[in-house]
Amino acid sequence: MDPEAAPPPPSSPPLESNPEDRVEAPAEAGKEAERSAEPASVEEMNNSEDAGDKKRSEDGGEGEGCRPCSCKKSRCLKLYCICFSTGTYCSELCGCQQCFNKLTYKEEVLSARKELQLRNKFSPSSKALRSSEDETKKSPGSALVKRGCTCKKSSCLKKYCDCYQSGIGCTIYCKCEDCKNVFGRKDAEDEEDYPIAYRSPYSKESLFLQDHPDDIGGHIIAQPLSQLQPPPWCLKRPVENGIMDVPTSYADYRYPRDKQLQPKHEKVYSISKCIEVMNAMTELSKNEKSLAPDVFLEPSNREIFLSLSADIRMMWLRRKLQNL
DNA sequence: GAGTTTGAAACT
DNA sequence: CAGTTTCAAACTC
Repeated sequence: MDPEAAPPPPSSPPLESNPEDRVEAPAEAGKEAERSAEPASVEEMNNSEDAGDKKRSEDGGEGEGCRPCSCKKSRCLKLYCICFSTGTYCSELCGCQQCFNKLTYKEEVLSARKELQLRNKFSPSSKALRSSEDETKKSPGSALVKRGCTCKKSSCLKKYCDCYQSGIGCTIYCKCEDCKNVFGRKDAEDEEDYPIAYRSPYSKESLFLQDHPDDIGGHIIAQPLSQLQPPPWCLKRPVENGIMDVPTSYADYRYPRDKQLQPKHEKVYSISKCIEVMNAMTELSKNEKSLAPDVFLEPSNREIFLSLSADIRMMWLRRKLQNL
């Protein structure tokens, strides 16, 4: 097929039917023109059919804040595509191929979205949440929790697990096996509407931005699912007036925006590693263990903690806990 | 950077 | 609805 030729209509996409027919990144030619014409947000895309014509806002548009996709086969019209699943168009930062999730193909995008809506799988700002759209509107956290994960091999200890990645414990809605989610595991006898959300060390920062009257000792909170907050690793950069633009959607923290900016330090001296080491410290009380993640929020603390010898580590951590 | 693993989405 | 395949991200080396 002529790479310059118009791509086949993606609304009836035989995605894999004929790989030879694949068009080579039709998006490339139109990228430049689209850069100034894509919508700013999910809301724009969903609230108005013409919203896609609006210019992307400076602080929230994909390409700047959104994590780019790198789809090769889905044409960015399936929920496999991060951008599409979050209700945004792909940007020039995306490394996708055969991309149809662009303003140029607005009709195709709308068609794909409608298809998914008919199947009740497309809810803007969500990642194909199986729960109802109302639920998602009510609370992305709620939707996430009620969807649950179905991890089998990752023990809910890796980012493959939505719950883990979102910094929350697994719930009764999860169908995971061998769950070792460090943020907690909700037992079946808990109240359905108030599963305990174990505050992730990652999520603490975002929670700092708000008041939490239900806070229990500052570490474990039982709160309505509607109040669950995404962790801060997906926080957008501070806007000009200094107010953080807190992500409001499940998708925002399912696909953290600033992950690529995390220094290598974050991996070497990760919070999860600290918690792993801490859990092996039998001398620590449960209360101390519940407080310790707060200490690990500080990167330098994590490095010190993991670098210290075992005996000194205990002394150091207890001193830090006292200073909290 | 390439290859593998993983879980979700899509398909049958 | 269950099983299988496809997909893209996460992870490992």
